[in-house]
Amino acid sequence: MTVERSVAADSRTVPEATVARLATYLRVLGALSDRSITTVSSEELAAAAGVNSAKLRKDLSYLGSYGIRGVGYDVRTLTDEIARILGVTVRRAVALIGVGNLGQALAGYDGFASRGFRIAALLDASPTLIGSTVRELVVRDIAELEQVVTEQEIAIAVLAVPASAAQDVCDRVVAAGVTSILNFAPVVLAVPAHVDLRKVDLAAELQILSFHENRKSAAALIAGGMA
Amino acid sequence: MTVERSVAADSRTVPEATVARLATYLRVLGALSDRSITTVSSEELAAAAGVNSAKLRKDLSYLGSYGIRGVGYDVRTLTDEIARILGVTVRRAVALIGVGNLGQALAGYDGFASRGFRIAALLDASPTLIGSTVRELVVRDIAELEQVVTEQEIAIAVLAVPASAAQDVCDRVVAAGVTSILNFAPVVLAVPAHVDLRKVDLAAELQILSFHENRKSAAALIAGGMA
DNA sequence: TAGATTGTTAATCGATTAACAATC
DNA sequence: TAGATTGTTAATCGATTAACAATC
Repeated sequence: MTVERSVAADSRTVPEATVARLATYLRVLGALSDRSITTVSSEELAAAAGVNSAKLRKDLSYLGSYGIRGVGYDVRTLTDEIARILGVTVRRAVALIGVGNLGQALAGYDGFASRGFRIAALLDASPTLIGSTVRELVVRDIAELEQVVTEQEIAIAVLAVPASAAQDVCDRVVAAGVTSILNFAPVVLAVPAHVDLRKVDLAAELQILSFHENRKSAAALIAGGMA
Repeated sequence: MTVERSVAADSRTVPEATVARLATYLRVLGALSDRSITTVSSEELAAAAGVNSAKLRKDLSYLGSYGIRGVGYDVRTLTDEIARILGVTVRRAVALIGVGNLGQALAGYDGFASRGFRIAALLDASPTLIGSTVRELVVRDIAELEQVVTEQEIAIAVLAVPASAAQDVCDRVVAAGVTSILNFAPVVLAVPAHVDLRKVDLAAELQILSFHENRKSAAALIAGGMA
């Protein structure tokens, strides 16, 4: 019963929108710690994270009561708590699949290591790449996927493969036992319900900005026409 | 009055959540077109885009009435309409600032070109990089930013600079007249209200997946404990 | 105690979804 | 006309926010 209650309070009840912001709070708390700041109010932390302080307090309330009324939050305590709930107290092993243009950049991205992850394996299907060394890791054959996942205890895979190969690679990754996938290929992937899938669609990000550019120029036209 | 009404119907009233999905619909429609499919129902298009068909129809209804009852949507018509509303009928010039690890990968990303964007300039502060050629573009000095923005009519900037430099670079980009920014640096940037800012936080994406991994292992523990 | 700040309540807002009348 | 599918309504759900009692 104790276990059940703690799990419910810890993670089952944290809204998705809150989870997404916890990562930002953790990063900002790290920056405060670097500046030797040990205590922070919700107002200050919210400002640094670019959110409303009511939202910040609501978000933190899902984790429990870690603040001190009249004082604020202890940076260290809150950092530990958020890291624990995000599961980044253990360094997680990540497999990066697709070692092309984008894949090589991701392999060398320092932010993964500093924020709780270890790129434990690089895989590709290209004979040209297999066996070569990228960022001190030997690129392995995608055919060895299942073995690599088991050996390295991989729970998260990052897909940086061409769109045409993505669903096939995704199926193989799922079959190998991976339950979380971050997809950079611009395709809608189908995964079983027990697998978590997130995507980063770079061109879509620009298209969303483009929409707002359009809106801004239309507004300017009207303002100009009316002047 | 005509202009005012058309703008209101076109873009002012499209919800943010819808805008973000329009980019996906556009991509899926392109794939259908490649397969010579000329008509598609909301049910089919929704399935291909990974959303509920009611949501798809609601999203499209913000653009106007482009479907035919009893038949579906004409792929070409819908493609043109979404492209128009996203402002990608004109190819937009993008400046990429920061030509390091990630920046070089983004400079070579084909998906930008194929989905309405042209990387028109690469800029960096490093003397080692300035003057060198990356992807057939000469890397220019960030000091020349304002000139480049004017010459190339840049409306969108992509920031792939180190976290420590991001706010400074952002301020300069805004001062040069850029009104849309896509930020890859893991920092919260402050921009004036007239500037649109989106961010891609790669490590945060993994941390969100990590949270769910945690939840899954906790659930497995309970199931195991109760078995 | 007085001042400050949290954690929570409740109202509001925006997004999702099922259901179905309109209509091709 | 009969069948199919859109566009819209209305109910529901989840997220945001202001306000403030609780409490350090």
